[in-house]
Amino acid sequence: MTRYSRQTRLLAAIDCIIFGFDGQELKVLLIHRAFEPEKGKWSLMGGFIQPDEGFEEAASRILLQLTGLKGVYLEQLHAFGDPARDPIERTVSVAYFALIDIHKYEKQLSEEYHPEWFPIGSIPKLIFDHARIIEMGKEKLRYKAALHPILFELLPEKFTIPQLQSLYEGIYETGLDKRNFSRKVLSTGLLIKLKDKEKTSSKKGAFYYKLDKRRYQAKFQAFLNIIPNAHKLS
Amino acid sequence: MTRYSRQTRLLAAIDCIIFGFDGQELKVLLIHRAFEPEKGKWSLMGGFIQPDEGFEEAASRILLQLTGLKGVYLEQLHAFGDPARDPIERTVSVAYFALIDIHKYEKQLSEEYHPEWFPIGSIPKLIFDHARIIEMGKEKLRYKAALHPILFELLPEKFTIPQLQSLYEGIYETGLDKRNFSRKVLSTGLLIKLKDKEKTSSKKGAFYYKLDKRRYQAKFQAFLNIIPNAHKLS
DNA sequence: GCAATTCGTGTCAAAGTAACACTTATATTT
DNA sequence: AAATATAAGTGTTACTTTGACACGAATTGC
Repeated sequence: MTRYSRQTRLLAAIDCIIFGFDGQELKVLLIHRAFEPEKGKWSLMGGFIQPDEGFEEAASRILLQLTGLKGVYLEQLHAFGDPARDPIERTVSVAYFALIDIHKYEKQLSEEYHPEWFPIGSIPKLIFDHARIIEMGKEKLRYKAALHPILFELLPEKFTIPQLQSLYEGIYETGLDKRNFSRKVLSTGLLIKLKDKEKTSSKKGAFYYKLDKRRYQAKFQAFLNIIPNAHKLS
Repeated sequence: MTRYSRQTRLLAAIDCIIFGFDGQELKVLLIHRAFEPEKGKWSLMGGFIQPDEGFEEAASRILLQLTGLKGVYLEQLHAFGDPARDPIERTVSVAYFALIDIHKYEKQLSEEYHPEWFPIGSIPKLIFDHARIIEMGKEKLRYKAALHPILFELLPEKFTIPQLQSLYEGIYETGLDKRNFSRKVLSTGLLIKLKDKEKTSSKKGAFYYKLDKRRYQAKFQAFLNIIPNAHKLS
C-alpha cells in the first residue's frame, strides 16, 4: 500500500499574521500578493506548504522571507478550510501569528512584496478570508495577553514601564492607571531594572527594564491579570 | 487559470477527541481503526475531508457517524502537519474536540468501529500522533474550563451540584471544598434550581439544577475561576 | 428510635483589586 | 538664575474576593 485510494488531495498553505507595535497602536504587516489570482491585492504573507515541511517550519520560513527575522514568537492560530475560500482551487490555510519588534524589521528586505504596516483598526480590503483571519488573530492576542506575558515580544530588549503601559493600552484600547499598572507588572518579578534611562519622551526620563528570561520561561503560564475586568473582553 | 501549478497536493483529515464524564473521571471515546495501515489498532475517530466539505462540517459528520449525536459542543483544537505523521502518505490532520453527555451515547450505533471509553489517565497505545493530540486536547480542556463554563456540556440537562463538583474534581484531579464550590457556581447566576431531587446517591437527596441557557450564551466568555490557583496549571 | 450518610449552609481572616494625588527630576523658557 | 512645563515615580484606603473551616438537616435502613 502506497497511497490512500479514492480520496481527494488538496493544497495546504500557511498564512502569517505579523503583529508589531509602534508605540501607539497595534499594527499588522501586509503585502501585495505576488501571483494570480488577486495579484497585487493586499494580503497576509503566506505560502504553500512544501513537501517534507511541517507547519511550524513553513511558518518560520515564510516569516524569514518577509522580515529576515528568526527565533520569533510564533503560534498557531487556527486552520481555515472553507471549500470556497480560494476560488482557483481548494486550499486549506493554517494561520499563525507572529509577534515581532517592529524596529527590527527592515523594509528593504522584501522588495518583491511591497509590504506595509497597517493599524489593526484600519485594515484595507483583503483577499479571500484574510480579514476574518486577522479578526480572529486580534481576539486571540488580546485573550492570551490578558493571561500570559507575551506582549514583551513586541518590544525591544530594553523598554520602559510607560512604554509597556502604552502597549497594553494600545492593545486593549483603554486607559490604565499607572500606579496600579506599575505595581502589577513589577510584582510579577519578570522585570529587571537597568541603570540607564530613556530620555526622548520626557524630561525626567524613565528607567529602562529588561525581561528576566529565566523567570519568563518559568512564569509564562502564570496569569498576569494586567487588565482589570479581563472577563468583560469579547 | 484553473489550478496552481507546481504545488504539491495532500490529504486532509479530521480527528475528533470525544470527551465524556461518567461521574468519576474524564473519558475519551476511541475506536478500532477500520482500514489499513494500522487497521484494528486504537485510534481517534476521524476521516478524510470530502470535496466541498468544510472543517466543522466534516467534524460534525464524523461525530454523528460514531455517536449519532448532533448539535454537540465542538471546537477546533489544532492542526497537525508533521510530514511523517502518516507513514502511507502525507496527511494533515485538523483535530477537534467534542464534549458530550456520556449517557446520550448509544454504543450499538457503530458496530463497525468497536468503540470504547478510556479514562484519560489510561489511554492505550494509539496510532500515529494521536496520543499527542489527546494530550493537547486534555490540556486545552482544562485550560478553557478554568475560564469558561463549558463543562456543563458533559452533563445531562438536569444535574446536581455535587455531580458538578465531581466533574471539576475529576477534570482537575483535585479535591474542592464544597462550600466554596457551591458559592462560586451559584454566584455565576448560570444555574436554575429545580424542584425535584436526585435520590440515588444519598439518603437526603440533592436538588437538581439546570443551565440558564440565555445567561449561558451571554456569560460564556466570563471567567468562572472555579479552580483555586488556576494559574498553577500546566 | 437510632445510626449512618450525604446535602446544604455561614463566618472570618487574608489577599487582591481599583480608585485616588502629590512629589521628583529634568529641560526649556524667561 | 529663577520659573515653568512635562512626564516619571510612588503609597494609602476601602472594597471585593478568596480560601479555610464545622455543624445542623433530611432521609434511609436497621
